[in-house]
Amino acid sequence: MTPHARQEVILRHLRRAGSATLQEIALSTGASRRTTLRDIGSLREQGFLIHGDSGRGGGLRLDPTSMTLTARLSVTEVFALLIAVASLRAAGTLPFGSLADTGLSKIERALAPEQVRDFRSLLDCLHVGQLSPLQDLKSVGQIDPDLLASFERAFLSRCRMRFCYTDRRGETSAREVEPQALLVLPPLWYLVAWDPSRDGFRHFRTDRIAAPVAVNDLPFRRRRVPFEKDICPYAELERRARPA
Amino acid sequence: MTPHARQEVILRHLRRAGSATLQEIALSTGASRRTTLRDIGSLREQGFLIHGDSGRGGGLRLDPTSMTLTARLSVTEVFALLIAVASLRAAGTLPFGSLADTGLSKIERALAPEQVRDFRSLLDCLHVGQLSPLQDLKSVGQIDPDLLASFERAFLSRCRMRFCYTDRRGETSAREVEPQALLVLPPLWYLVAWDPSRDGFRHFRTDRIAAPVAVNDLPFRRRRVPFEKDICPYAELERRARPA
DNA sequence: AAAAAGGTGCCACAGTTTGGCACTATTCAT
DNA sequence: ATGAATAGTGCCAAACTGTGGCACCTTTTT
Repeated sequence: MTPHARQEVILRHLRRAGSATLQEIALSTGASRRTTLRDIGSLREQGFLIHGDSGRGGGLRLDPTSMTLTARLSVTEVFALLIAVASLRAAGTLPFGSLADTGLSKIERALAPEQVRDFRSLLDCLHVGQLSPLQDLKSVGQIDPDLLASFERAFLSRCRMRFCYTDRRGETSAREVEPQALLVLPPLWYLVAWDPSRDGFRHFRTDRIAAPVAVNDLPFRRRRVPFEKDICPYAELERRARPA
Repeated sequence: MTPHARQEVILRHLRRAGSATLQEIALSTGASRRTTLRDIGSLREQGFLIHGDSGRGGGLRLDPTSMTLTARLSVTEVFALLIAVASLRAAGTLPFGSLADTGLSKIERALAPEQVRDFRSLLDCLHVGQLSPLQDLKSVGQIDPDLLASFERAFLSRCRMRFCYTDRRGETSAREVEPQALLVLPPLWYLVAWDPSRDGFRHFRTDRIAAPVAVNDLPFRRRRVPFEKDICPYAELERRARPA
């Protein structure tokens, strides 16, 4: 058994049992007393608060705040969770306040330094509005399952995104744009992108996007996205829905 | 540099560059060609899809679906994220469908077998309703930041929970109950618990709970929580708010 | 055919982990 | 007081593992 696996076993054992003696733990990992003690030391160095009680009836206890799970999530999944939390916070329907914040900052703390930059820029490109459920929007389609992943890849590596778009009038065209932001106005999501062929910003309703792919060729620069009402064609909708 | 750290560097490098030759990667980690190749092998064993192209102009590519971040989250944070995702799914305001599902199953896949049981039972005890924002509920307070952690500890280790509760009439009393479920009716959360001193189920509005702690002494058995309207005093509210 | 790339097997050396031992400090029961 | 049970430390030799170099194979492009 590798040291890392052994340490996971120790954490699980401590979490489950609440308190355990060194002997018990050593038995559960199959390692010697000495090695177990070294493992405990290593875990403490990693920031786990493990309290030791000497003497008869003593043992080791894992501080409740140190009980963690290690999750390996794809970037897209973290992104999706991020949107979930941000939406809830924006909607204000759940008393999430501090919870959501600790969640985000903890995720950030768990990432490698290089990943934090990506995380931040994804967070920055995400705009969540407060559109309540609208009665006059019956025809909300399914979002292409590849959309988030494509957007995130294109956005992070600053390469163009290509897809088929069906506009309001039902006309379909092939687009190749520079993705700049994601606008969430529940229940609709919009991709905000610079369209080079039209030399201007465009909003694309994500449920009208088909077959999105990130194109690796052409790197582009980020632009300041104007979120003024005259740029966002749906700001009016949002204003209408918001309780004055 | 430890093997694990080196492998992280390799993943970052591949994720960033899209494609890289063995030489480039070896240079970035400082290890030899042979060791790098061994690291790649190890990553593949861990489930990362790394594609290799022989020949001139070839190189190694990390499959986009394998781009992961490792996050170490406390159980409570995973629980909070879980509630966030479940709420969104229940509300149906976001076209989250498949996304939310993959998110949950991926979290589950990332957990150790023993942890999956806890994850499942937390998922099972979570009931999310569809209460829309109510105009007549102005006085929603803040939820005690320790509440989720205390509930989760008490629920998982089947021990009682103690707190101060201020009821509808403003009267405060000390309670000691067996937590059975968490009922989320946005924007309100309710703790559903068996109250031994009253020999029945009680619903506690979480924003009226103060100083929650898990009491380690008395283990109890889980009960089937009746979610019929005559048990839940707020079902009426929910019915009223739901669009008929 | 040659060059450039990934991939495998082998081996000796270097470095790390491991278990045992002796030891100290603390706590509790008798 | 004494002894037993517990956490914790220092040290060392043996066992194990990771590492880098080498020769060699396969595939692809020029």
